[in-house]
Amino acid sequence: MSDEEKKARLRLREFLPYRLSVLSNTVSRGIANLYDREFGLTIWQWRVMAVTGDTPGISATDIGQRTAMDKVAVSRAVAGLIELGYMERKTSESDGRRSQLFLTPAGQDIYEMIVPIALEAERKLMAPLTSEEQAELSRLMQKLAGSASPERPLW
Amino acid sequence: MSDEEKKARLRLREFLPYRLSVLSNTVSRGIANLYDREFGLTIWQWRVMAVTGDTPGISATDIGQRTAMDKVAVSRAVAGLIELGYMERKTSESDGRRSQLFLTPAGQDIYEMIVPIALEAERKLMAPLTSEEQAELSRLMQKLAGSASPERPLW
DNA sequence: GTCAATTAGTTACATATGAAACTAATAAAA
DNA sequence: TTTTATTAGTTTCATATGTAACTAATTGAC
Repeated sequence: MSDEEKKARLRLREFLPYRLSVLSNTVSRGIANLYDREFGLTIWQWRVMAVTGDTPGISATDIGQRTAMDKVAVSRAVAGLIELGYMERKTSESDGRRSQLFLTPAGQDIYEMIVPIALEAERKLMAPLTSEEQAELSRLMQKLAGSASPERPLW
Repeated sequence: MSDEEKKARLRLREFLPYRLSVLSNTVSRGIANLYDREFGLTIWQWRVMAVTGDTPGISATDIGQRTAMDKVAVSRAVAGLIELGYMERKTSESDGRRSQLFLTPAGQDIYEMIVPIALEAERKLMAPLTSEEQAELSRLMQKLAGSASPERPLW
């Protein structure tokens, strides 16, 4: 076989990082539109609300870890949510640097409205997969996530 | 069961759109670092090179369709690549609006250097999956992509 | 042919994002 | 203690990105 024939080809449409990016962007864009249209929230604001609704009193740093957001993004999302009246901040008594974040009653209402809408969107997205396929996808993504973790970069 | 008990919960870490986004960002960031570090290219420049290397003479609009990039992003990536001396543009004889894009010899060299590196990165990413799992993942992503296509938005 | 409508691609502008510098508070070292 | 280093969070600045407006060429209607 000549060198010429051995040249590897890269078909973008079959290249996993590309496919992952396109799929993720399509899904994220759809969801972002939904949150923005219905509630005037960005994806990051919603993520912050989601974990705060789930874990009242959480700090900004911990939100960052739970949402894969950097601290600047968290800071901005929190500022926006306070501005909107959906969140309030107290300062930790034991540590004056640390914030303790809570949803306001208005924020709690929004939270409770979004959760079922978000779950329904996920359901529709997954609808073409059987429940076995859904479980398998989840498992495979888990494996990939381990393989691609930023702490142990592969390249 | 009371209404209180029926409240749905949303665990971000298990929410598919979120997991997809985190996984895709992790992978994309790793690959972007690789291209930038080794060749001084952005992901978008590399995508444009990839399809131009595969389809010499392609137009900017067609690149956009093949790479899921909007025309502004393609325009900027092409401008950067021309600046770097990796790409050249001719104007179509039959249609004066249309460009015909080609890799220069220098661009061709870079292209041939990147392709195996990119494929190797993909291989490492997928290494923890058996080949059956890889095929299954591909199939499931295909299904999801159909479900989430922007032409037929679900939400 | 002439004029309106469409298409390819670029430019301008406004917003989003991330890295680094910064402030304030706490912890650790001396 | 005081002083040095670390941590939580915000602000600043430079760059990236998307939308909309724009230019130039082509097509279609008449």
